[in-house]
Amino acid sequence: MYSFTEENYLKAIYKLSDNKAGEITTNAIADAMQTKAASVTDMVKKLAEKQLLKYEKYKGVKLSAKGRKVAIDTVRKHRLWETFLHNKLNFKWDEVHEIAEQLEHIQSETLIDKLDDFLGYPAHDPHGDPIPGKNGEIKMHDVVTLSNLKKGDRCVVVGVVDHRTIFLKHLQKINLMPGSKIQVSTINEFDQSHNIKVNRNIELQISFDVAKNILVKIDS
Amino acid sequence: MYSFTEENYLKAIYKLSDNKAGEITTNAIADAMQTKAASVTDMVKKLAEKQLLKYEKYKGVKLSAKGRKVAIDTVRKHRLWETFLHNKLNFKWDEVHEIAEQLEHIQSETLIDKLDDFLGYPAHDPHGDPIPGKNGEIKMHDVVTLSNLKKGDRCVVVGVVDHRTIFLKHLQKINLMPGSKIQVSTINEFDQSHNIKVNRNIELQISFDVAKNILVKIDS
DNA sequence: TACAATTTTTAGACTAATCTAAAAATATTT
DNA sequence: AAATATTTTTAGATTAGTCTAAAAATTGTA
Repeated sequence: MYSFTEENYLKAIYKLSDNKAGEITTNAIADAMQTKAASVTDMVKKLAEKQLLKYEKYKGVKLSAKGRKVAIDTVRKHRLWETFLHNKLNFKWDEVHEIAEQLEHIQSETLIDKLDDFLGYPAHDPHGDPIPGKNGEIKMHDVVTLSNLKKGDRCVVVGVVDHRTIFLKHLQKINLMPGSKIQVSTINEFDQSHNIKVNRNIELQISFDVAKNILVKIDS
Repeated sequence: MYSFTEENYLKAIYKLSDNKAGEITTNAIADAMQTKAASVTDMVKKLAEKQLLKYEKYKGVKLSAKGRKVAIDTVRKHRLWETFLHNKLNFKWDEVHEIAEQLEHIQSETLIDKLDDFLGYPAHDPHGDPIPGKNGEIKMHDVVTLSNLKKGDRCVVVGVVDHRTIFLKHLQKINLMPGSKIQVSTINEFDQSHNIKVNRNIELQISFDVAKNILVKIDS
């Protein structure tokens, strides 16, 4: 239906729309896609012709309902495949992204439905990101970053803000990942570093930079 | 490493080499790839430059060891994915081919190794075709077509000669597939149709055309 | 062996996606 | 508001893969 490249552009634009409101600029897209502005202009014209987005010269773009659906479907496929790679094939959570970037473009609705069923209709991928449903609905769970908690608070890790491999590998190293239960022991005033207790037994000190990038659900 | 298209050409040439000895002609490749002879000439030149095959103008092509390895790896990936789709996602055996045609081009050696492990190192795909090993070795099991048996012989279905959907669907309909145990009851002299007993209880009559296209292992 | 038929290759053109370099529009600064 | 800087678009070229139509080579046949 849509090419590999078209799906990738739509996904990138969708992710940019999520952060900022309003129109998405050509340069922002070029940056996200690791390509040149001229290439973006060309592709954006093509996508506008196919009614996947609204484009006005020098004014940026905005996804149409149709374009957003394609983007969300691509995200759904990506996150289901990541879950498969992690839960069934035992890939570490920092290894799944690149392969899922390829798998997300496989064309078959039945395949994705059956994969979803095989995985037991998971709500979140290995990074804690929500997996959109078949109809495009996304259940955001209500989360805060670990850096928002106060001394004594209990929580469970559900995801990350920074998705870069270097950060994921770091969490892997200190054994902190989705599902880990945390209690904040102390917050050091000097550098805002946190002393935390993981899974009721391991004491750990993490920098403010790390705390800011961990998403948690407050244990109630 | 190699493009989608390059892998498909190498696989097609490999399959043609399997049947006939000697050089593979341009038209035969065009036919197998559903494309034009001119396109084949172009691609074959490119593959020859990359040392994936030997090409002499007007003389046809022959895979190099390197080219054959790429082709066999592609076949291995195809058949492992078919097995996954059939065994884990419950696709019927006539539905797996098209999706596997896409999945076979996903680039990741680790992925295939882990998939192989997840599936329990299967020796054959859902159609009974052997799955090449990591090093390219193919264990042919020693089979004959059902039409070669004599009255009273017992055997187990292990595969098919004709891989077209129309044939696979027919076998599905009469409930005859890999693993089915067969005993030949009668061979009708008039049209060579076979009366067989399946799994020790179901009596079935199949045409010579069907018997010729079923691969079996003799029960000893 | 020469003519015809078939196969294969070449030449030139097309599409999708990309790029560089230059031009045009918009935004910022003084 | 004019000058400068930045962003975006256009123009023209490139690459991978494909095509049609014509030319060249090979094969088959009389």
